[in-house]
Amino acid sequence: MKQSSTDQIDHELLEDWIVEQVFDAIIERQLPPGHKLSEAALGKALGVGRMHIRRSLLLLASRGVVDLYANRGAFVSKPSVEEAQEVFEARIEVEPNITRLAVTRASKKDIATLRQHLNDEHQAHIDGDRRAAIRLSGQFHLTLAEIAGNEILTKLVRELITRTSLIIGIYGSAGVSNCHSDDHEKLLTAFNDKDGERAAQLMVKHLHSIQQHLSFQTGENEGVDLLSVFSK
Amino acid sequence: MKQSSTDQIDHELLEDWIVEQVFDAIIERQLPPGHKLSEAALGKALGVGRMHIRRSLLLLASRGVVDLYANRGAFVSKPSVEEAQEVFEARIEVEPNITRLAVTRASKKDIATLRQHLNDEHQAHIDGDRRAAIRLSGQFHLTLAEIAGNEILTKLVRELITRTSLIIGIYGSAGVSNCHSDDHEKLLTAFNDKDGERAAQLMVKHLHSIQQHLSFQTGENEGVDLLSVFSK
DNA sequence: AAAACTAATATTGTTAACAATGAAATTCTG
DNA sequence: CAGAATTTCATTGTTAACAATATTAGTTTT
Repeated sequence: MKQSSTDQIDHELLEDWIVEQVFDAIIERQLPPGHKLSEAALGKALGVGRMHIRRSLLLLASRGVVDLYANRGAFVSKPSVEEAQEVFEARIEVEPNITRLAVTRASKKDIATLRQHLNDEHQAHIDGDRRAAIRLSGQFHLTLAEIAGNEILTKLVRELITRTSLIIGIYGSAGVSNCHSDDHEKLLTAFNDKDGERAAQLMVKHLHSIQQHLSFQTGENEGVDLLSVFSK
Repeated sequence: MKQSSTDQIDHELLEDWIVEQVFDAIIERQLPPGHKLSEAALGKALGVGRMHIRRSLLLLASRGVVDLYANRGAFVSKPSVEEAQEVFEARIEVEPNITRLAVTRASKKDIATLRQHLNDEHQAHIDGDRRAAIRLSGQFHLTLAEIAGNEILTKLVRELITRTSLIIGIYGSAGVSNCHSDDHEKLLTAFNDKDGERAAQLMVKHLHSIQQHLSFQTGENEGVDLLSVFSK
Protein backbone atom coordinates (compact mmCIF):
# COMPACT_ATOMS: atom_id res chain seq x y z
CA MET A 1 0.00 0.00 0.00
CA LYS A 2 2.88 2.31 0.55
CA GLN A 3 5.20 1.47 -2.34
CA SER A 4 3.47 3.73 -4.77
CA SER A 5 4.46 6.26 -7.38
CA THR A 6 5.61 9.15 -5.22
CA ASP A 7 7.43 6.84 -2.89
CA GLN A 8 11.17 6.64 -2.86
CA ILE A 9 13.56 4.25 -1.31
CA ASP A 10 11.96 3.16 1.92
CA HIS A 11 15.11 3.85 3.84
CA GLU A 12 13.62 7.24 4.22
CA LEU A 13 11.73 7.05 7.44
CA LEU A 14 8.29 5.55 7.20
CA GLU A 15 7.02 8.18 9.60
CA ASP A 16 8.02 10.98 7.25
CA TRP A 17 6.01 9.35 4.51
CA ILE A 18 2.96 9.06 6.75
CA VAL A 19 3.26 12.69 7.78
CA GLU A 20 3.46 13.67 4.14
CA GLN A 21 0.31 11.71 3.34
CA VAL A 22 -1.64 13.42 6.08
CA PHE A 23 -0.29 16.81 5.07
CA ASP A 24 -1.44 16.25 1.51
CA ALA A 25 -4.83 15.04 2.62
CA ILE A 26 -5.27 18.14 4.71
CA ILE A 27 -4.12 20.45 1.95
CA GLU A 28 -6.64 18.86 -0.40
CA ARG A 29 -9.39 19.26 2.20
CA GLN A 30 -10.03 15.58 2.52
CA LEU A 31 -9.35 15.78 6.22
CA PRO A 32 -11.39 18.65 7.64
CA PRO A 33 -10.43 20.47 10.83
CA GLY A 34 -11.58 18.60 13.90
CA HIS A 35 -11.70 15.25 12.18
CA LYS A 36 -10.79 12.36 14.44
CA LEU A 37 -7.69 10.46 13.39
CA SER A 38 -8.15 7.05 14.88
CA GLU A 39 -4.98 5.04 15.07
CA ALA A 40 -6.57 1.84 13.82
CA ALA A 41 -8.30 3.51 10.90
CA LEU A 42 -5.23 5.42 9.80
CA GLY A 43 -3.11 2.32 10.14
CA LYS A 44 -5.42 0.29 7.99
CA ALA A 45 -5.79 3.07 5.43
CA LEU A 46 -2.05 3.43 5.00
CA GLY A 47 -1.17 -0.22 5.54
CA VAL A 48 1.07 0.50 8.49
CA GLY A 49 1.38 -0.72 12.06
CA ARG A 50 -0.14 1.15 14.93
CA MET A 51 3.15 2.21 16.46
CA HIS A 52 4.23 3.95 13.30
CA ILE A 53 0.93 5.80 13.23
CA ARG A 54 1.36 6.70 16.85
CA ARG A 55 4.79 8.18 16.29
CA SER A 56 3.64 10.01 13.19
CA LEU A 57 0.78 11.61 15.06
CA LEU A 58 3.30 13.02 17.49
CA LEU A 59 5.24 14.52 14.61
CA LEU A 60 2.08 16.01 13.17
CA ALA A 61 1.22 17.47 16.55
CA SER A 62 4.65 19.06 16.84
CA ARG A 63 3.96 20.74 13.52
CA GLY A 64 0.68 22.16 14.76
CA VAL A 65 -1.41 20.21 12.31
CA VAL A 66 -2.89 17.75 14.76
CA ASP A 67 -4.10 18.16 18.31
CA LEU A 68 -3.48 15.40 20.80
CA TYR A 69 -5.72 14.87 23.79
CA ALA A 70 -4.69 12.41 26.46
CA ASN A 71 -6.65 9.17 26.32
CA ARG A 72 -8.87 10.64 23.64
CA GLY A 73 -6.69 10.52 20.61
CA ALA A 74 -5.66 12.73 17.74
CA PHE A 75 -7.76 15.24 15.85
CA VAL A 76 -7.01 17.36 12.86
CA SER A 77 -6.20 20.73 14.33
CA LYS A 78 -8.93 23.34 14.48
CA PRO A 79 -6.89 26.52 14.66
CA SER A 80 -8.14 29.21 16.97
CA VAL A 81 -8.26 32.78 15.73
CA GLU A 82 -5.04 33.49 17.62
CA GLU A 83 -3.26 30.51 16.07
CA ALA A 84 -4.48 31.50 12.66
CA GLN A 85 -3.08 34.99 13.12
CA GLU A 86 0.23 33.51 14.18
CA VAL A 87 0.39 31.38 11.07
CA PHE A 88 -0.17 34.37 8.83
CA GLU A 89 2.22 36.49 10.78
CA ALA A 90 4.88 33.83 10.42
CA ARG A 91 4.20 33.56 6.70
CA ILE A 92 4.48 37.30 6.26
CA GLU A 93 7.73 37.41 8.17
CA VAL A 94 9.25 34.50 6.33
CA GLU A 95 7.90 34.04 2.82
CA PRO A 96 8.83 37.42 1.37
CA ASN A 97 12.46 36.79 2.25
CA ILE A 98 12.25 33.29 0.86
CA THR A 99 10.80 34.70 -2.32
CA ARG A 100 13.59 37.25 -2.63
CA LEU A 101 16.09 34.46 -2.18
CA ALA A 102 14.30 32.31 -4.73
CA VAL A 103 14.51 35.04 -7.34
CA THR A 104 18.26 35.24 -6.99
CA ARG A 105 18.60 31.49 -7.35
CA ALA A 106 15.94 30.56 -9.87
CA SER A 107 17.29 28.83 -12.94
CA LYS A 108 15.48 28.92 -16.26
CA LYS A 109 14.25 25.45 -15.50
CA ASP A 110 12.85 26.63 -12.19
CA ILE A 111 10.98 29.44 -13.87
CA ALA A 112 9.63 26.99 -16.40
CA THR A 113 8.40 24.84 -13.53
CA LEU A 114 6.60 27.80 -12.04
CA ARG A 115 5.13 28.65 -15.44
CA GLN A 116 3.84 25.09 -15.77
CA HIS A 117 2.44 25.34 -12.27
CA LEU A 118 0.49 28.44 -13.17
CA ASN A 119 -0.87 26.83 -16.30
CA ASP A 120 -2.04 23.81 -14.33
CA GLU A 121 -3.61 26.12 -11.80
CA HIS A 122 -5.40 28.04 -14.52
CA GLN A 123 -6.58 24.83 -16.13
CA ALA A 124 -7.89 23.50 -12.84
CA HIS A 125 -9.91 26.69 -12.47
CA ILE A 126 -11.39 26.26 -15.93
CA ASP A 127 -12.19 22.64 -15.31
CA GLY A 128 -13.78 23.52 -12.00
CA ASP A 129 -11.46 21.01 -10.35
CA ARG A 130 -11.61 22.63 -6.97
CA ARG A 131 -9.41 20.11 -5.23
CA ALA A 132 -6.61 20.44 -7.76
CA ALA A 133 -6.87 24.22 -7.66
CA ILE A 134 -6.47 24.26 -3.92
CA ARG A 135 -3.56 21.90 -3.97
CA LEU A 136 -1.77 23.72 -6.75
CA SER A 137 -2.18 27.16 -5.27
CA GLY A 138 -0.63 25.95 -2.06
CA GLN A 139 2.14 24.10 -3.78
CA PHE A 140 3.11 27.20 -5.69
CA HIS A 141 4.41 28.61 -2.43
CA LEU A 142 6.13 25.35 -1.64
CA THR A 143 7.85 25.35 -5.01
CA LEU A 144 9.12 28.85 -4.34
CA ALA A 145 10.69 27.63 -1.13
CA GLU A 146 12.26 24.70 -2.92
CA ILE A 147 13.77 27.05 -5.45
CA ALA A 148 15.20 29.12 -2.63
CA GLY A 149 16.97 25.90 -1.79
CA ASN A 150 16.95 25.87 1.99
CA GLU A 151 15.53 22.68 3.49
CA ILE A 152 14.82 24.20 6.87
CA LEU A 153 12.76 26.97 5.36
CA THR A 154 11.10 24.61 2.92
CA LYS A 155 9.94 22.43 5.77
CA LEU A 156 8.61 25.47 7.56
CA VAL A 157 6.67 26.64 4.52
CA ARG A 158 5.20 23.20 4.11
CA GLU A 159 3.94 23.35 7.66
CA LEU A 160 2.58 26.84 7.18
CA ILE A 161 0.66 26.17 3.99
CA THR A 162 -0.85 23.05 5.52
CA ARG A 163 -2.01 25.01 8.51
CA THR A 164 -3.27 27.72 6.20
CA SER A 165 -5.41 25.14 4.47
CA LEU A 166 -7.00 24.33 7.82
CA ILE A 167 -7.51 27.99 8.53
CA ILE A 168 -9.25 28.62 5.23
CA GLY A 169 -11.36 25.56 5.87
CA ILE A 170 -12.66 27.18 9.03
CA TYR A 171 -12.58 30.91 8.42
CA GLY A 172 -12.66 31.08 4.63
CA SER A 173 -15.67 32.30 2.73
CA ALA A 174 -17.28 29.46 0.86
CA GLY A 175 -16.32 30.20 -2.70
CA VAL A 176 -12.91 31.71 -2.13
CA SER A 177 -10.03 29.50 -3.06
CA ASN A 178 -6.63 29.56 -1.44
CA CYS A 179 -4.88 32.11 -3.60
CA HIS A 180 -5.73 34.40 -6.45
CA SER A 181 -3.78 33.06 -9.36
CA ASP A 182 -3.43 36.66 -10.60
CA ASP A 183 -1.07 37.28 -7.73
CA HIS A 184 0.95 34.24 -8.64
CA GLU A 185 1.07 35.49 -12.19
CA LYS A 186 2.50 38.82 -11.12
CA LEU A 187 5.03 37.06 -8.97
CA LEU A 188 6.21 35.09 -11.94
CA THR A 189 6.81 38.23 -13.98
CA ALA A 190 8.96 39.53 -11.14
CA PHE A 191 10.91 36.30 -11.41
CA ASN A 192 11.36 36.82 -15.11
CA ASP A 193 12.67 40.32 -14.41
CA LYS A 194 14.89 38.97 -11.65
CA ASP A 195 13.44 41.68 -9.45
CA GLY A 196 13.69 40.11 -6.02
CA GLU A 197 12.57 43.19 -4.16
CA ARG A 198 9.40 43.47 -6.19
CA ALA A 199 8.73 39.78 -5.75
CA ALA A 200 9.06 40.12 -2.00
CA GLN A 201 6.67 43.06 -1.99
CA LEU A 202 4.19 41.16 -4.09
CA MET A 203 4.36 38.25 -1.70
CA VAL A 204 3.56 40.53 1.22
CA LYS A 205 0.55 41.90 -0.58
CA HIS A 206 -0.51 38.45 -1.67
CA LEU A 207 -0.45 37.10 1.86
CA HIS A 208 -2.26 40.13 3.18
CA SER A 209 -4.96 39.67 0.59
CA ILE A 210 -5.46 36.05 1.56
CA GLN A 211 -5.65 37.08 5.17
CA GLN A 212 -8.20 39.78 4.45
CA HIS A 213 -10.54 37.37 2.73
CA LEU A 214 -11.00 35.48 5.95
CA SER A 215 -13.68 36.26 8.49
CA PHE A 216 -12.16 36.20 11.93
CA GLN A 217 -14.66 38.50 13.53
CA THR A 218 -17.04 35.78 14.74
CA GLY A 219 -15.53 35.00 18.11
CA GLU A 220 -17.19 31.62 18.42
CA ASN A 221 -15.69 28.50 16.98
CA GLU A 222 -18.74 26.79 18.35
CA GLY A 223 -20.76 27.96 15.39
CA VAL A 224 -18.51 25.89 13.19
CA ASP A 225 -18.96 22.98 15.52
CA LEU A 226 -22.72 23.11 15.20
CA LEU A 227 -22.54 23.24 11.46
CA SER A 228 -20.36 20.17 11.32
CA VAL A 229 -22.73 18.38 13.65
CA PHE A 230 -25.71 19.23 11.46
CA SER A 231 -23.89 18.12 8.34
CA LYS A 232 -24.03 14.54 9.61
CA MET B 1 8.34 28.79 30.75
CA LYS B 2 9.06 25.97 33.14
CA GLN B 3 9.37 26.28 36.86
CA SER B 4 12.23 23.92 37.55
CA SER B 5 14.51 21.58 35.69
CA THR B 6 12.89 18.48 37.11
CA ASP B 7 9.49 19.59 36.03
CA GLN B 8 6.79 16.98 36.05
CA ILE B 9 3.46 18.59 35.41
CA ASP B 10 2.69 15.84 32.97
CA HIS B 11 -0.27 17.31 31.21
CA GLU B 12 2.18 18.83 28.84
CA LEU B 13 3.34 16.02 26.65
CA LEU B 14 6.13 14.01 28.16
CA GLU B 15 7.86 13.88 24.79
CA ASP B 16 8.06 17.65 24.62
CA TRP B 17 9.79 17.68 27.95
CA ILE B 18 12.29 15.05 26.85
CA VAL B 19 13.02 16.99 23.68
CA GLU B 20 13.60 20.09 25.73
CA GLN B 21 16.03 18.27 28.00
CA VAL B 22 18.06 17.06 25.06
CA PHE B 23 17.98 20.50 23.45
CA ASP B 24 19.31 22.07 26.62
CA ALA B 25 22.00 19.43 27.00
CA ILE B 26 23.13 20.08 23.45
CA ILE B 27 23.10 23.84 23.90
CA GLU B 28 25.24 23.46 27.00
CA ARG B 29 27.66 21.20 25.11
CA GLN B 30 27.07 18.24 27.35
CA LEU B 31 26.04 16.18 24.35
CA PRO B 32 28.69 16.61 21.67
CA PRO B 33 27.97 16.11 17.98
CA GLY B 34 28.12 12.46 17.04
CA HIS B 35 27.39 11.20 20.52
CA LYS B 36 25.36 8.03 20.60
CA LEU B 37 21.98 8.37 22.25
CA SER B 38 21.16 4.89 23.41
CA GLU B 39 17.54 4.37 24.22
CA ALA B 40 18.17 2.50 27.41
CA ALA B 41 20.69 5.02 28.72
CA LEU B 42 18.50 8.00 27.92
CA GLY B 43 15.50 6.32 29.42
CA LYS B 44 17.31 5.59 32.65
CA ALA B 45 18.83 9.07 32.78
CA LEU B 46 15.47 10.76 32.44
CA GLY B 47 13.46 8.16 34.27
CA VAL B 48 11.21 7.44 31.35
CA GLY B 49 10.10 4.37 29.44
CA ARG B 50 11.79 3.31 26.25
CA MET B 51 8.81 4.05 24.00
CA HIS B 52 8.73 7.66 25.11
CA ILE B 53 12.42 7.95 24.35
CA ARG B 54 11.84 6.34 21.00
CA ARG B 55 9.16 8.81 20.05
CA SER B 56 11.17 11.72 21.32
CA LEU B 57 14.15 10.72 19.21
CA LEU B 58 11.92 10.91 16.18
CA LEU B 59 10.91 14.43 17.13
CA LEU B 60 14.52 15.40 17.61
CA ALA B 61 15.38 13.95 14.24
CA SER B 62 12.60 15.93 12.57
CA ARG B 63 14.18 19.04 14.07
CA GLY B 64 17.56 18.19 12.58
CA VAL B 65 19.21 17.78 15.95
CA VAL B 66 19.55 14.02 15.89
CA ASP B 67 20.39 11.62 13.10
CA LEU B 68 18.66 8.26 12.97
CA TYR B 69 20.25 5.26 11.34
CA ALA B 70 18.20 2.12 10.83
CA ASN B 71 19.05 -0.62 13.28
CA ARG B 72 21.92 1.46 14.61
CA GLY B 73 20.17 4.03 16.69
CA ALA B 74 20.24 7.75 17.26
CA PHE B 75 23.23 10.04 17.31
CA VAL B 76 23.54 13.71 18.07
CA SER B 77 23.65 15.33 14.68
CA LYS B 78 27.01 16.18 13.21
CA PRO B 79 26.04 18.90 10.73
CA SER B 80 27.78 18.86 7.41
CA VAL B 81 29.17 22.10 6.03
CA GLU B 82 26.13 22.37 3.78
CA GLU B 83 23.70 21.85 6.64
CA ALA B 84 25.59 24.40 8.71
CA GLN B 85 25.31 26.96 5.93
CA GLU B 86 21.59 26.27 5.71
CA VAL B 87 21.15 26.87 9.40
CA PHE B 88 22.89 30.23 9.21
CA GLU B 89 21.08 31.18 6.07
CA ALA B 90 17.78 30.40 7.76
CA ARG B 91 18.79 32.41 10.81
CA ILE B 92 19.76 35.39 8.68
CA GLU B 93 16.51 35.24 6.78
CA VAL B 94 14.37 34.91 9.87
CA GLU B 95 15.91 36.43 12.95
CA PRO B 96 16.29 40.03 11.75
CA ASN B 97 12.58 40.15 11.06
CA ILE B 98 11.83 38.56 14.39
CA THR B 99 14.02 41.15 16.04
CA ARG B 100 12.24 43.99 14.29
CA LEU B 101 8.95 42.56 15.45
CA ALA B 102 10.26 42.15 18.98
CA VAL B 103 11.24 45.81 19.13
CA THR B 104 7.72 46.90 18.29
CA ARG B 105 6.26 44.64 20.96
CA ALA B 106 8.77 44.82 23.77
CA SER B 107 7.33 46.04 27.04
CA LYS B 108 9.46 47.68 29.70
CA LYS B 109 9.41 44.40 31.53
CA ASP B 110 10.71 42.61 28.45
CA ILE B 111 13.56 45.06 28.12
CA ALA B 112 14.35 44.58 31.77
CA THR B 113 14.49 40.85 31.16
CA LEU B 114 16.95 41.37 28.34
CA ARG B 115 18.99 43.71 30.53
CA GLN B 116 19.12 41.04 33.23
CA HIS B 117 20.09 38.49 30.62
CA LEU B 118 23.02 40.61 29.54
CA ASN B 119 24.16 41.10 33.10
CA ASP B 120 24.06 37.37 33.74
CA GLU B 121 25.96 36.81 30.53
CA HIS B 122 28.57 39.34 31.55
CA GLN B 123 28.87 37.82 34.98
CA ALA B 124 29.29 34.34 33.55
CA HIS B 125 32.15 35.67 31.46
CA ILE B 126 33.81 37.17 34.50
CA ASP B 127 33.34 34.01 36.50
CA GLY B 128 34.74 31.98 33.65
CA ASP B 129 31.57 29.89 33.74
CA ARG B 130 31.84 28.79 30.17
CA ARG B 131 28.75 26.60 30.20
CA ALA B 132 26.54 29.34 31.54
CA ALA B 133 27.97 31.81 29.05
CA ILE B 134 27.18 29.53 26.16
CA ARG B 135 23.68 28.85 27.35
CA LEU B 136 22.89 32.47 28.07
CA SER B 137 24.21 33.76 24.77
CA GLY B 138 21.98 31.32 22.93
CA GLN B 139 19.00 32.04 25.08
CA PHE B 140 19.28 35.73 24.39
CA HIS B 141 18.13 35.00 20.87
CA LEU B 142 15.39 32.76 22.16
CA THR B 143 14.17 35.49 24.49
CA LEU B 144 14.00 37.87 21.56
CA ALA B 145 11.76 35.44 19.75
CA GLU B 146 9.57 35.07 22.82
CA ILE B 147 9.19 38.82 23.01
CA ALA B 148 8.16 38.87 19.37
CA GLY B 149 5.36 36.66 20.59
CA ASN B 150 4.94 34.17 17.79
CA GLU B 151 5.08 30.55 18.92
CA ILE B 152 5.83 29.19 15.49
CA LEU B 153 8.82 31.44 15.05
CA THR B 154 9.93 30.86 18.62
CA LYS B 155 10.00 27.15 18.04
CA LEU B 156 11.99 27.66 14.89
CA VAL B 157 14.55 29.83 16.65
CA ARG B 158 14.90 27.26 19.37
CA GLU B 159 15.70 24.65 16.75
CA LEU B 160 18.14 26.96 15.02
CA ILE B 161 20.13 27.96 18.08
CA THR B 162 20.39 24.34 19.14
CA ARG B 163 21.74 23.37 15.76
CA THR B 164 24.05 26.37 15.87
CA SER B 165 25.48 25.04 19.11
CA LEU B 166 26.31 21.80 17.31
CA ILE B 167 27.86 23.71 14.45
CA ILE B 168 30.07 25.75 16.73
CA GLY B 169 31.04 22.55 18.49
CA ILE B 170 32.37 21.20 15.22
CA TYR B 171 33.56 24.21 13.26
CA GLY B 172 34.14 26.75 15.99
CA SER B 173 37.57 27.85 17.05
CA ALA B 174 38.38 26.57 20.49
CA GLY B 175 38.18 29.71 22.55
CA VAL B 176 35.36 31.44 20.74
CA SER B 177 32.04 31.42 22.52
CA ASN B 178 28.68 31.51 20.87
CA CYS B 179 28.10 35.25 20.61
CA HIS B 180 29.97 38.41 21.38
CA SER B 181 28.05 39.99 24.20
CA ASP B 182 29.01 43.39 22.75
CA ASP B 183 26.65 42.70 19.89
CA HIS B 184 23.89 41.83 22.30
CA GLU B 185 24.61 45.03 24.14
CA LYS B 186 24.20 47.11 21.01
CA LEU B 187 20.99 45.27 20.22
CA LEU B 188 19.61 46.21 23.58
CA THR B 189 20.27 49.90 22.99
CA ALA B 190 18.33 49.63 19.75
CA PHE B 191 15.51 48.19 21.83
CA ASN B 192 15.69 51.10 24.21
CA ASP B 193 15.50 53.47 21.25
CA LYS B 194 12.65 51.45 19.78
CA ASP B 195 14.59 51.44 16.54
CA GLY B 196 13.45 48.18 14.95
CA GLU B 197 15.25 48.77 11.71
CA ARG B 198 18.58 49.29 13.41
CA ALA B 199 17.99 46.24 15.59
CA ALA B 200 17.34 44.14 12.50
CA GLN B 201 20.51 45.41 10.86
CA LEU B 202 22.49 44.68 13.99
CA MET B 203 21.13 41.18 14.06
CA VAL B 204 22.26 40.59 10.49
CA LYS B 205 25.75 41.77 11.31
CA HIS B 206 25.77 39.77 14.49
CA LEU B 207 24.87 36.55 12.71
CA HIS B 208 27.37 37.23 9.97
CA SER B 209 30.07 37.73 12.54
CA ILE B 210 29.27 34.43 14.23
CA GLN B 211 29.34 32.76 10.87
CA GLN B 212 32.69 34.28 9.96
CA HIS B 213 34.33 33.01 13.10
CA LEU B 214 33.78 29.45 11.95
CA SER B 215 36.25 27.52 9.87
CA PHE B 216 34.39 25.68 7.13
CA GLN B 217 37.28 25.41 4.74
CA THR B 218 38.45 21.98 5.89
CA GLY B 219 36.49 19.75 3.54
CA GLU B 220 36.88 16.63 5.65
CA ASN B 221 34.59 15.91 8.54
CA GLU B 222 36.67 12.81 8.99
CA GLY B 223 39.38 14.82 10.69
CA VAL B 224 36.85 15.69 13.35
CA ASP B 225 35.94 12.03 13.61
CA LEU B 226 39.50 11.05 14.34
CA LEU B 227 39.84 13.68 16.99
CA SER B 228 36.75 12.50 18.78
CA VAL B 229 38.00 8.93 18.60
CA PHE B 230 41.34 9.91 20.11
CA SER B 231 39.64 11.84 22.88
CA LYS B 232 38.35 8.56 24.30
C1' DA C 1 50.98 -11.03 13.98
C1' DA C 2 47.28 -9.66 10.80
C1' DA C 3 43.18 -10.78 8.50
C1' DA C 4 39.10 -13.28 8.12
C1' DC C 5 35.68 -15.88 9.88
C1' DT C 6 32.54 -17.27 13.69
C1' DA C 7 30.27 -16.89 18.04
C1' DA C 8 28.49 -14.01 21.71
C1' DT C 9 26.52 -9.88 23.24
C1' DA C 10 23.98 -5.84 23.20
C1' DT C 11 20.85 -2.78 21.02
C1' DT C 12 17.25 -1.72 18.07
C1' DG C 13 12.72 -2.82 15.89
C1' DT C 14 8.23 -5.15 16.08
C1' DT C 15 4.40 -7.48 17.79
C1' DA C 16 0.95 -8.79 20.87
C1' DA C 17 -1.29 -8.83 25.05
C1' DC C 18 -3.05 -6.24 28.79
C1' DA C 19 -4.46 -2.13 31.53
C1' DA C 20 -6.66 2.37 31.72
C1' DT C 21 -9.54 5.63 30.16
C1' DG C 22 -13.41 7.70 27.68
C1' DA C 23 -17.58 7.28 24.96
C1' DA C 24 -21.91 5.01 24.21
C1' DA C 25 -25.75 2.28 25.31
C1' DT C 26 -28.74 0.37 28.51
C1' DT C 27 -31.15 0.22 32.65
C1' DC C 28 -33.07 2.25 36.60
C1' DT C 29 -35.48 5.91 39.04
C1' DG C 30 -38.24 9.99 39.75
C1' DC D 1 -40.68 10.38 29.44
C1' DA D 2 -36.41 12.76 31.15
C1' DG D 3 -32.37 12.27 33.41
C1' DA D 4 -29.04 10.00 36.22
C1' DA D 5 -26.46 5.90 37.15
C1' DT D 6 -24.37 1.74 35.63
C1' DT D 7 -22.74 -1.39 32.42
C1' DT D 8 -20.71 -2.30 27.92
C1' DC D 9 -17.79 -1.35 24.36
C1' DA D 10 -14.18 0.79 21.75
C1' DT D 11 -9.98 3.23 21.77
C1' DT D 12 -5.86 4.74 23.68
C1' DG D 13 -1.69 3.99 26.61
C1' DT D 14 1.81 0.84 28.55
C1' DT D 15 4.46 -3.09 29.24
C1' DA D 16 6.92 -7.08 28.20
C1' DA D 17 8.48 -10.52 25.37
C1' DC D 18 10.45 -11.67 21.06
C1' DA D 19 12.84 -11.11 16.52
C1' DA D 20 16.29 -8.86 13.72
C1' DT D 21 20.40 -6.50 13.22
C1' DA D 22 24.84 -4.49 14.35
C1' DT D 23 28.77 -4.52 17.23
C1' DT D 24 32.15 -6.72 19.84
C1' DA D 25 35.03 -10.42 21.26
C1' DG D 26 37.16 -14.52 20.34
C1' DT D 27 39.03 -18.01 17.42
C1' DT D 28 41.14 -19.79 13.50
C1' DT D 29 43.98 -19.53 9.54
C1' DT D 30 47.48 -17.83 6.67
